[in-house]
Formats: sequence, C-alpha cells, structure tokens
Amino acid sequence: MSALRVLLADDHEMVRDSISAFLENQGEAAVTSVSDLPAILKILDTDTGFDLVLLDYNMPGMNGLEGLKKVLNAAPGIRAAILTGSAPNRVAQEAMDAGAIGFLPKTLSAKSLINAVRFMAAGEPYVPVSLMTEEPEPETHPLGQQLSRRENQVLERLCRGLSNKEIARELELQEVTVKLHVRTLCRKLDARNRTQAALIAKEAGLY
Amino acid sequence: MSALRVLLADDHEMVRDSISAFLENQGEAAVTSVSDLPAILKILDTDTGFDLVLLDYNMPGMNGLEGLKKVLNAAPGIRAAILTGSAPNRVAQEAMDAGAIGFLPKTLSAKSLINAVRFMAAGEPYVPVSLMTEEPEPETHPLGQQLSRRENQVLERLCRGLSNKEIARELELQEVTVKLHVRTLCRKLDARNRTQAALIAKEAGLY
DNA sequence: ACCAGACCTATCCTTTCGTATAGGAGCAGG
DNA sequence: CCTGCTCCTATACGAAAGGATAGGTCTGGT
Repeated sequence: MSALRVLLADDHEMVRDSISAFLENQGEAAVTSVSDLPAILKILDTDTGFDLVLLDYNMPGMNGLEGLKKVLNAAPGIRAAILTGSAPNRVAQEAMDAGAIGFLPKTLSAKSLINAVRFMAAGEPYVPVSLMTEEPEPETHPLGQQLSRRENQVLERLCRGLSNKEIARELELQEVTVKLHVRTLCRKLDARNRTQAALIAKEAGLY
Repeated sequence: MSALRVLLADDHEMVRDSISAFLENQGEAAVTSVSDLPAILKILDTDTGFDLVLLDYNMPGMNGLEGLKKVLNAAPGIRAAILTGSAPNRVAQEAMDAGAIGFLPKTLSAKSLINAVRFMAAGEPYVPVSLMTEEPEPETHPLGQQLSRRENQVLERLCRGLSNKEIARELELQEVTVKLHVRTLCRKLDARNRTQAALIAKEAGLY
C-alpha cells in the first residue's frame, strides 16, 4: 500500500512535529507540514495531489473558516479537515457546511486520529460522535455563544487592548464595521464600553 | 541507559498521545499520561519516582499555577514543568518562581522538546531563550506599589469601566486631572490605553 | 420567490480619550 | 534656600470612540 499524502498546517511547531511524527511512524502517511495558511495555498498552487489537508482553526491567515474556503477554492475537490484545540460544536457544524471533510478536536486520541485520517483520506466525512450527540451543548461559555463569529473575533482583539483601526487591519475590515460589531457586542454583553466588554470577557474566562 | 520516567498531564488526548508516542519512539522516555490534575496527585500519592512531570497550564484542576504548587507539595523535590499552548512571558516567570523546573510553549519543536525533557530530567531548569529575551514585562504584583495613591484609585475605577468624567466625579477631581493620572498610570503599566491598563490590572489580580 | 439574519460599508455627528504645554500648591530632604 | 516629588488645574488640539441612519450583499430557510 502506498502511504497517504497528508498536508498539515499548524502554527504550533510541537503539534506539527508530534502529529506528523506519529502518523509517519505508523507508516500510515507521508506528512508535509507548514505553519500558516499562505504556505498551504502556495503549495496547493503547484501540487494538489494530497489525500488530505489538515488545517488548524487558530492559525495565522485562517480568519475563522475563511481559510478553509480559500483552500477549497485553491484546490477544488480536495479533502480538507479542520483541527482545533477547543471543540465548539457550532464551529464543527459550520466547518462541515463550508465543505470540510472532517472536524478534529485535539482532545481526540492518537488512535482515533489515525482512523479519522484514514476515513477522510478515503473521502468519508468524519466528525467525532461526541460532537454530534452533544447537540444541547452545555454552553462552554454562555457569553461567547450569543455572539456571532465576527463579534467573537472582535471581542478577542478587544481583550488585547487593540484600537478599532488595528482590529480592522487584522480582520481586513473597515473601521466603521468594527465599530458596528463593538457596539452590538457591547449591547449583548451588557457593557457600557469596550473596556467593560473586555473585562467581562476576561472575567468569564473567554480570552 | 535506562529510560527516563515522565509523567504527562494534558486534557487533550491528541496532545497526550502525540507527545508520549514521540518521546517513547525516540527511546528517550517512558511516559505515563493522564488527563487532569487529580489523576496526577493520585499517582504521586504512591509513586514519586518520576524524573519529570509535565503539566498542561490549561487543564481541569490546574487553576493557574495552583496545580503546580499542589504537585510540588504532594511530591517535594520532584521536577515539574509547565506546558502551555499560549506563551505569556509573565506566566513563565511566575511558574519558575513557583518552583517549576521549566516552561514549555507548544510552539516548541519536537526536537527542542526532547532536549528540554533531557535537561529538566537532569535537574537543569529550562525556559526557551525567546521567552527570556523578550521584553521582560516584570513585576506582576509589585504593580500596585509602583503607582501612587491617586493612580491606584483611578486604576480601580478603570477596572470598573468608568469614563474619565465618572472617575472625576467619584474622586471629586477635574476631568483633566483624571486624564493625567490615566496617562502616567498607563506608562507605568506599559499599557497602550485604558483598556489594556484595566486588563493588566485584572490579570495581576489587583482588582 | 420571499423573508430573516448576519455581515459589510457609508455619511454625519457628538462625546470621550489621549497628548502636549504651562503653570501652582504642598511637602520632603540636603 | 533650593531641589525634587506628588498632586492638582488650565487651555487646546487631534485622534479615537460611540451613536444614528441608511443601504448594500449573501446566506439559509420557508
């Protein structure tokens, strides 16, 4: 049997090395690993012959599921899966809807990982059962859940003390748009201003 | 040479399996892995013969560095290191102060991990150079002491998300004066604006 | 086809924040 | 006395934040 060709992107070098070493030691796959989204796109520019692409959800250039869409766009028909540390049910659903072949929380065991990779490389969608059954989702954070994707992204940057302009630059948005999100976000969190919003989020342990 | 005995705790099963598999494949160590802090404490209750304990910073029961202290308390003299996804400089310092033998961001390469484990198991402290050379951002708790009485009063209100005007009213000052304090206070805390100042203060547990 | 919701942008406006400069009052120690 | 420090105030200006209104796209669901 010829080894599967896997393309792995994660900004944590330890995660990269560990996963790729593990997959290769099992003789299961030949792993090419990079650290950000642009690198993935560059590779796919000349080589779309991978059996599977693994994308870290939190990684430079990903911008939520935008990165996934870019990958699918760059290599139509390729099988791409999302890899994430936290396991928000909602994101899994969104990822699958966006065309992902699978969704892998890092809480997955290495053995399950092997199986999942095998499944997905064969074109079979894979999402851990736990994520599907936990439909009612006990709300890891009641706060973050009532915010939209964008609002969460903005809030995270609010918690780094960034200005609207800086947030706009990072998210590739106009400053007015950021203001909009900040305002609606403040309303939902019952905060009077950005500072309170940031404090509330930190208090809740969101960021 | 006999293999090192490593005790690993991380709530992400994938991380556990990957790291332990990697370490063991190198013939470097025999890894025992668990998923939370109580499990660690239970093991140490009957077996303190490990060369190294690796603790995920974000893990059930850890509660910041409390978990580290519990481990050191349960097995005095044992070598314990903190493992974390994010790499906040400050926490590294705190961890070392609290008695950790090392601090490992997950951005570390697998090769560096091996070296680090070897170092630490030998009793040699290990912290990535990058964390040491980065801007120190020292003194988490002495923060409050660097501030004058007024500045502390202003900071406390900053942490309630109040505006300059509101702070002025509460302290019976003019708004300009509050601005002055906010500015000098931000300088001392190395914050770029009021939001960051509030966040830093809360992070340090000041208010 | 239609509607609802999330998302993005624009214009206009007011308020707040942040910075700079220039003082003055009070108190400590050399 | 002079020096240095913290504290308080004042005026002024540009930058940022916050708010309101209006309209646009795109999506999924009915």
